[in-house]
Amino acid sequence: MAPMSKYEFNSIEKKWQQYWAEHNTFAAQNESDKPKYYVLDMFPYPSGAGLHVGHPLGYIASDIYARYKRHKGFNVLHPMGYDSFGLPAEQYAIQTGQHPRKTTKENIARYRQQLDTIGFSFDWNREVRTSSPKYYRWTQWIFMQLFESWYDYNADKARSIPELISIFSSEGNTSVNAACDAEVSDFSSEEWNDFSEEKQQKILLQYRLTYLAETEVNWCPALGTVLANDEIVNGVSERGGHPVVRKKMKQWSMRITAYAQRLLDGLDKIDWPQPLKDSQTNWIGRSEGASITFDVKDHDATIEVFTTRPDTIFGVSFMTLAPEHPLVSKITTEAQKEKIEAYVEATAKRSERERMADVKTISGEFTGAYAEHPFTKEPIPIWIGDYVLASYGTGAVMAVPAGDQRDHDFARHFDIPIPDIFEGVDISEEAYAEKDSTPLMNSDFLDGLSYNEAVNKAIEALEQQGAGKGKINYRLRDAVFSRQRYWGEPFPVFYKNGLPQLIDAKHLPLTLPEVSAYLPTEDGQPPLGRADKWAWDSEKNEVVENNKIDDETVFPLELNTMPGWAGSSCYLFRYMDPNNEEQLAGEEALQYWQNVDLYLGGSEHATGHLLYSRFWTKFLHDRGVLQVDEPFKKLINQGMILGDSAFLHRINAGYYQLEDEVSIQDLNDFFENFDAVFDSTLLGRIVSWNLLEGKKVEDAIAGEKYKLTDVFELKKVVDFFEGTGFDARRVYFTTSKIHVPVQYVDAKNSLIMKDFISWYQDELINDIRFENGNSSYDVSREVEKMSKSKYNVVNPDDICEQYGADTLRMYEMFLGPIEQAKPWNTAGITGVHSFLKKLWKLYHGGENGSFQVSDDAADKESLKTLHKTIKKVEEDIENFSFNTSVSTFMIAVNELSAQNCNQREILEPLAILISPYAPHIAEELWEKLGHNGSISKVAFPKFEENHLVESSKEYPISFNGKMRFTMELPLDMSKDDIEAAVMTHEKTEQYLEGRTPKRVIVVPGKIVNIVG
RNA sequence: GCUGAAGUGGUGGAAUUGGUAGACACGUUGGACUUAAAAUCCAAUGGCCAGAAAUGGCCGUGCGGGUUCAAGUCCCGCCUUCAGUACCA
Repeated sequence: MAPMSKYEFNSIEKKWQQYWAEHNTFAAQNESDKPKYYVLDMFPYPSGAGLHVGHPLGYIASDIYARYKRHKGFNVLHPMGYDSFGLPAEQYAIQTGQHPRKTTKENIARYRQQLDTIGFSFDWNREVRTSSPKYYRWTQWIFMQLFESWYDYNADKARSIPELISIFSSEGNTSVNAACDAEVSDFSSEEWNDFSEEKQQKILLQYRLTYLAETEVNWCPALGTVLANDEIVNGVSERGGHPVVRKKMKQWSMRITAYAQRLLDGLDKIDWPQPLKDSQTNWIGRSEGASITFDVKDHDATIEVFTTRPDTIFGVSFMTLAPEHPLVSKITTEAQKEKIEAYVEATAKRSERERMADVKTISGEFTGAYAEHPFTKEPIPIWIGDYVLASYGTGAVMAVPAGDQRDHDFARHFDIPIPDIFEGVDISEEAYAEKDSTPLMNSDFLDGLSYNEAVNKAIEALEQQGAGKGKINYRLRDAVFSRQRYWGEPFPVFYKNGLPQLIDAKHLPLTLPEVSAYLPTEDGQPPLGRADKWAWDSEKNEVVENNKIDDETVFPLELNTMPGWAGSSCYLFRYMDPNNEEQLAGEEALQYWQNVDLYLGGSEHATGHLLYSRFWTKFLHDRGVLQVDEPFKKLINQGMILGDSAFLHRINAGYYQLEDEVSIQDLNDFFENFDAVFDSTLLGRIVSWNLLEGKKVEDAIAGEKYKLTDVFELKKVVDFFEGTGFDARRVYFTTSKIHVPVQYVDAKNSLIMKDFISWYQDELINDIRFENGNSSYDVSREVEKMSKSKYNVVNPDDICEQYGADTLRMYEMFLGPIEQAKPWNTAGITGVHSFLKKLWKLYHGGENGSFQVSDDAADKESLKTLHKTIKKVEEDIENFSFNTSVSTFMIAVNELSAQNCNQREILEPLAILISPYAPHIAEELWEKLGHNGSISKVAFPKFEENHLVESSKEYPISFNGKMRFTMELPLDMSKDDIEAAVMTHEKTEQYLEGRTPKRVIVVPGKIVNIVG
């Protein structure tokens, strides 16, 4: 008797994962006759929480595509690595004193094991880790290239600093059209050559593509570091949600603004989702207009403004400067001084968030000074107001109350005249916004002209007067590149006389020093200030102890480290040649792999990583390192997988009110009476989480102020659940919601929850003296982001254990379109799992389910099913419509089962078709079919049209557009014959009810519609 | 406010150029097998109405219009949800 053969997915999957590892099945070659294809996933940050089912979604999709491309005869590069520098590891280090290197290594090991379980076809020989010195020496090297470059607008590319020096020494800087600091002054070649070395270096720093400058930065006091614009969400830090303030600091910046136009233009050449392109376009924020210079009366000063409406120049009735504008203190008159200073101070105190929150309030002060209108020479009062942003344009605006709503509101509020400049428009209530056709009036030489003509004429006139010129302005800011943190790439920079110097590239990597603690020093230096061995000996070219600094040969090293996006900006190129000791990647490797053909990742990186990466790629292209000038040809955003959360809602609850803002002392007093404090925002989560982890509440909230709106006693809740089998640690509380893991809200636990609710009402509410004790409760579900702190995480390991990786892979694809956000619902997984069992059965039709395939010729029906499936699956993969190909497989297996198909002619190609999706079962079946070697190397089945050719079609017959019945008719039947056949059908008569049809529409092969 | 995406059964979602709306799956209901359960298999399943049944009718893709022989799909005007962005001169 043949042995019983069940679908033992666990042992099958282990067997093939081992086989792939041993045989190096997915190693990509840098030379091949085959065409190349590069499939890349955004590499993960290896967090301590491990992967949840949302993370692999994109990896599965890209893996299917990579495997498909291999079947299609491509040499596929499909690598994986880790973005392993970052904040969480460092914060964990601060708490526990463990070296971030250690926790990072552990987390990576856990990630690797989880990834292996899912059966990805990654080429692990090429793994990169951004925190490894082997890797970050190239991050440092790119930084050095940026330092050694400047941007030439005339050539529209980056060039080397030595070239710039030679221009300076032969022509000075007047002919140079470069991206540089605004305050660079003109000099001749003679002057340049006479400058001291120090002065020359200072000037060069104003031109370098990465430069050190005093800039206003987003400072996050809680994190003790600066943040980039894209690391701030709604005015608070993306990580941790801490407040952010503006602060002036000396920082490294990247001159990404030099590339603004090319970053914009490049979007046309790449195949990215339109929403993503749009957000980059908005982020870069190009606007066309003019820059106009106004003389300040009685001062040797000018105010430069940027405007998109130079045509409204005769409507200017005042000017507004940002309170931070450098001219404010110079031009303010004695009489206005007090008021202005008070206003400037008040503005400085307000955080960016507060300023944002209260856009409606109009405020400002008159400086007492006047500017001169470039044409009428009339005096224009100069105001300051916080609606003008120092960080955009020139930090000053010419105010045209007739044409701009904010200027209009400001003018009305402060009773400033509103010159009427649009013909036939009443601007007494609101500013007039329509710009295209309305002619101007009271505008001297612009009278009667409409927008387009007037703009050009105004710019022309301004240029003649030397008072302005046409200008394109960008919203994009230079990117701050310094972080006051430990766990990041050190800068290969030391300071000589306060000026930055690069260490020689051949001494890279400059490795991260050991420090005694991962916190800033007492005098506010970044953590690297704690390192004892952190000075550069420029003669020996090595790192030496700080106490050897002599300012002659031994110098202090930079204490900042690079931001998170440094390591991720060019990692795609390192995968091409990850072990190269001489270069970022060898020329042949770069030549062969070019750039990424398909990139998968989340849309949250739209304006961060994806912009910086494009910037660095264009830069390295300019400097001849790369041939390509875009990193990612095609990009797909995978949607987030959301978690299903269950809540207990308290209805009609009263509040136990504390003061709005409380200090740590208040809280400590409070804790004497209560074990825990919760509110509806951050605090509830931080506190409950830390408390459950056994940490003190004070530690969790040290240094912060929170609004408290609700209070109750956690310990009693925990006590209640003790002995019920219900894990109370998994219940999570906020003001109005009690968050319960989904698996507990079922019939078995509803009784416990019911008890809990009534107990909670009786005990706790009375205890805590809610103002209104008559509360009731309700259980509901909500879909929200999957996160450890929300108790709605589903772990892929559990799914693999219970159903297998193939089921997980197919189910994640089956959930819906890859780009769409969708909730995870484990309930539906059984459908996919039983599909795989049915597939297995198809090959095991022998006695007791033993393996059995026949070598007989397949019948027509089975061939039709097979080729229909080949066609559809191929189209689906090409269109990234993975969800529909899963149903196609289901249909195929259902049909083949019904046909009792067991022919090799069908079952072999079927196994190949399915192998990108369910590689383990496919390998096993392939082996059972008698093949040696991995199925992943086999050619994709060829679609043959002739198996699908039909001789007849079941025509839907419609009357006035409504489908009434169908008729089987030959496909080669002529239009007239079809009409005749339909008209003689007995049912036709019935539906016509004796009327004569007005018209009969026959679309051969599609439909018949009778209009009556 | 601006920009973008999306609204289809109880649920996730199909419908590639306008041509049989609801594929495939979950769930639910009924049945088979079983002492029972699990597993497996079979059947039904958008709503309403008529009929014992076969079957037939009406309504139906966020709302209101329009184009067309024919609209989930195209056009115009709204509503809602989600995401990004925000005093950008």
